[in-house]
Amino acid sequence: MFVYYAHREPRAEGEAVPRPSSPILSADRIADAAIALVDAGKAFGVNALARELGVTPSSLYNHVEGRDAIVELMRGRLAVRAAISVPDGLAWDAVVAYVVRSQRAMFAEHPLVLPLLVGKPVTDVTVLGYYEALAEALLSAGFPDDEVLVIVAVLDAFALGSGLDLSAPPEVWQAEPGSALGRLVAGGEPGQVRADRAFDLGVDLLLASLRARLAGA
Amino acid sequence: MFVYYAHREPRAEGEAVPRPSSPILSADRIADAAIALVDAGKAFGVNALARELGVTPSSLYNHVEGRDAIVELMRGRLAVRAAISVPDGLAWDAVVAYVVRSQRAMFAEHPLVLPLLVGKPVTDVTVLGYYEALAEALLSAGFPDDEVLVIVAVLDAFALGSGLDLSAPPEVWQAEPGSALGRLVAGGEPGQVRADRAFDLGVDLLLASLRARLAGA
DNA sequence: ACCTGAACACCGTTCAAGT
DNA sequence: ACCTGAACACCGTTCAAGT
Repeated sequence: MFVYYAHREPRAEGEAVPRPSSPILSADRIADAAIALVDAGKAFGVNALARELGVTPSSLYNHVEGRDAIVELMRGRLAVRAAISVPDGLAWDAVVAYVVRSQRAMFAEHPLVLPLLVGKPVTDVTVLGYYEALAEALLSAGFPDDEVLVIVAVLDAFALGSGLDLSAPPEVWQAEPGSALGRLVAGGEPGQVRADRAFDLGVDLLLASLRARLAGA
Repeated sequence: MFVYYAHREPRAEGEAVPRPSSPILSADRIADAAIALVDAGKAFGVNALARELGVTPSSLYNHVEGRDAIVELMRGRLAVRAAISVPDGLAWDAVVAYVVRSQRAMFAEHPLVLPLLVGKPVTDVTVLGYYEALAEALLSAGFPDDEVLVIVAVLDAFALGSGLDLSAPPEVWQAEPGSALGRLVAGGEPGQVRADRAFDLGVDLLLASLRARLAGA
């Protein structure tokens, strides 16, 4: 739906030079600044972003189709920066673990960005590549066609939910002292550590069952 | 942090009656209208909400402490309306399945509300009750103290991620025709059906592994 | 081509005034 | 006690003007 400018080509010798002599902005620079803004805990907004870039809000519209387009650019930049490439020769379950862990690591580095992305369609080609890698691994494992996509959805839901764990405040559950939950929260590890352990455990649990399912069929 | 007015007590006989003779608004009525607004696919906002209620935006501030407080009220109303009460005498894994399924059903009825809630602390007592029920079931099953909270976090992450699946557009993955993913998406069930199947499968996979883990220890 | 500055409709919030 | 209406600072977006 949204189309934004591609990167500028390096200017040819003697080509007419507009002002400013070299452009201040680009789609990538805007996306990177937006990520930095949100990472810093500030509220995302076109005006705040322009301020951060030392530029007028309307300038951004030369490079980007508005607020929503910037958010989609952020998703793309995160994916490109994470640059997940699955090593060759891994067994299917190792591939699944690798991709899911990489995705979660990407979220973990920018936890505050994640809430901006939820509920929007995924069109970014890099992100789709991750799902493709998962699908191919599961197909090679021998899962039937009509199950593969369902399993990908399970893994995706878990990775997303685990990532959102990190964008919540350190103690998500403000439990009452008298409750079992309250006792466990008080006696247990801090929320961040627990979130990490929960992610690892969840991956283990899911993979164990998937292996069993494959063996049983 | 935010404090909002409690429900009005029924007025005593002969008590002075202010205008309007019976109040138009209440915290619950505001929250319900907000949920209805978002369910209808319209963007959430104080002004839009006031318009829907046939009232001036500033009126809302007599009952509610602003935009964020309204969102937290929405979470509470969803939980109260869902009114999850776990039947007595269920085995621990049945309790877990029941609670997680109920949570997801709650999300499924109001998928567009969910993105508003993510990344904010959970203080609502009804919602905390669900986590409490999970924790108690896992403790009774014999899971060690330091694992229970981690398992609750796993289940929560999965339920949340699965709920968000539903707030995304029908086809989340805009995959290319040539890819394995594209072939599966084209040949498979629609996104909504797949999301349901994925949730069921995920619960099964997680519970199967948890049972095995308990037996193995 | 790229940025500025003025303008617009709209947002969330405050507060004095009305009943 | 509860709602209105005016006011404020701010938001996202458009567009003519400058270089």
